[in-house]
Amino acid sequence: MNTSDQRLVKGARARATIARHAADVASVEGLTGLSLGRLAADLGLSKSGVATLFGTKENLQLAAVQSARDVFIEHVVKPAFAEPGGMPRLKGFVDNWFAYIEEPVLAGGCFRVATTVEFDSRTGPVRDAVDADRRDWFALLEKEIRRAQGQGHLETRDAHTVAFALDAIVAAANTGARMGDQSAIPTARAIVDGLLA
Amino acid sequence: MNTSDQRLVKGARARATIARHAADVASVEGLTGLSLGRLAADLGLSKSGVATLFGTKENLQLAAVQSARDVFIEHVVKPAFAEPGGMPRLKGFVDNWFAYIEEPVLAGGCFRVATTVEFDSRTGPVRDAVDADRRDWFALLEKEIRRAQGQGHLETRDAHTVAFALDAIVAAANTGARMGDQSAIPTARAIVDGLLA
DNA sequence: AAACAGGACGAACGATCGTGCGTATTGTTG
DNA sequence: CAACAATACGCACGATCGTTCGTCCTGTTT
Repeated sequence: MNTSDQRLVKGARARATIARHAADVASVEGLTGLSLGRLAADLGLSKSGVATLFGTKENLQLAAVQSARDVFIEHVVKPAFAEPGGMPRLKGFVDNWFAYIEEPVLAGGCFRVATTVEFDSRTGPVRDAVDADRRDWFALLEKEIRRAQGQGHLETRDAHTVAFALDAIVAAANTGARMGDQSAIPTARAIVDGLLA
Repeated sequence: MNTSDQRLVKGARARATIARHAADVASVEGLTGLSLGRLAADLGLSKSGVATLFGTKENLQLAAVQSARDVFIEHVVKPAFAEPGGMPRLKGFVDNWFAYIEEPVLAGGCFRVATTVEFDSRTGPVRDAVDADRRDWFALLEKEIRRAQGQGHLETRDAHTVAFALDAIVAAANTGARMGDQSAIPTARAIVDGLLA
């Protein structure tokens, strides 16, 4: 590895560190609540240094969305690919998702729930990025649901409907739990178990 | 009615007008996105005039929560009380709620969905007010679910679980529809019909 | 060795924010 | 009539925001 790579990596790693922290902050304060100064202070950097790396606040928001997406894939999606496709992997998604909500990796819980609701009435690139992430997640869910149907499960139900219901219940579990409802996650687990039975 | 009442009414009506517009704005931009200057400009008032009526931004946020709550009661809860208690009234809630989401009264759709997610990781009086509104709504739902159970419906299910599922599905319908998913509301309707059958 | 590019910084900008002060207005109450 | 409380306003404040500019440092390329 030559020193050129090290320098490039240094910049890229600074970006990744900031974006990751931005995802953390945004999961609590929202993507709109992000500020360059706050992030710089948290990480011991200068405001203009952060601004140099991302150019605009919008770029920082987009980087936060991407970083949170990576975290979700790492903790929820990837481990489930150890399971065979279809119902086992689908249950892996759900189990990992519940774990991701119960022991939050990001300070504010599920980033997608927070930012989707925050941007569902807006326009622009950030909303589009949030929307794309949401679509990808639904597509992933529906794909495994259809595989499960090919294996003889859930045959009476429409795949999109099952995905919609799963997403709705887990999202509500995230919000309910964060609002202090101790029964939210067990209740949601029971409902999801019934859905997948 | 004497002139004293008129004056008092005038102040109260100004508050109500501002709070109602604040609920409208907050349904899109969030309660944190509210600003005294923005509201004043929208309504042709001075920023300090608005500040005088509410004192602090936090009071304005609390007034917005209360106003949005009133709107929800007016459009969703009250009309359903024309139906007899139990299953008919429960279905009234759901039908009115779907209508409230499909043809939004507030610009950003369901205020409770937006603000609950926005404040679910925070502390303070605004979060407490949002939480109280959420609890009240769940209590209202569960009360009619239990009545319906007394009438022979939904007997195999826990009342809290049914309320949780109903809230989750309709909330997801609100978010999905606002994200451009045309199938969100029909899909949610089908799921809810299945839940209440 | 010289020219270059990217990272990081301090400083400053215009804008907007919430808030407080002083004041004029208005209708009520002593 | 005088004292009063509630609006409503203009104005200014300190703070924070995103963004831009100039500069220094460092490692790469010619």
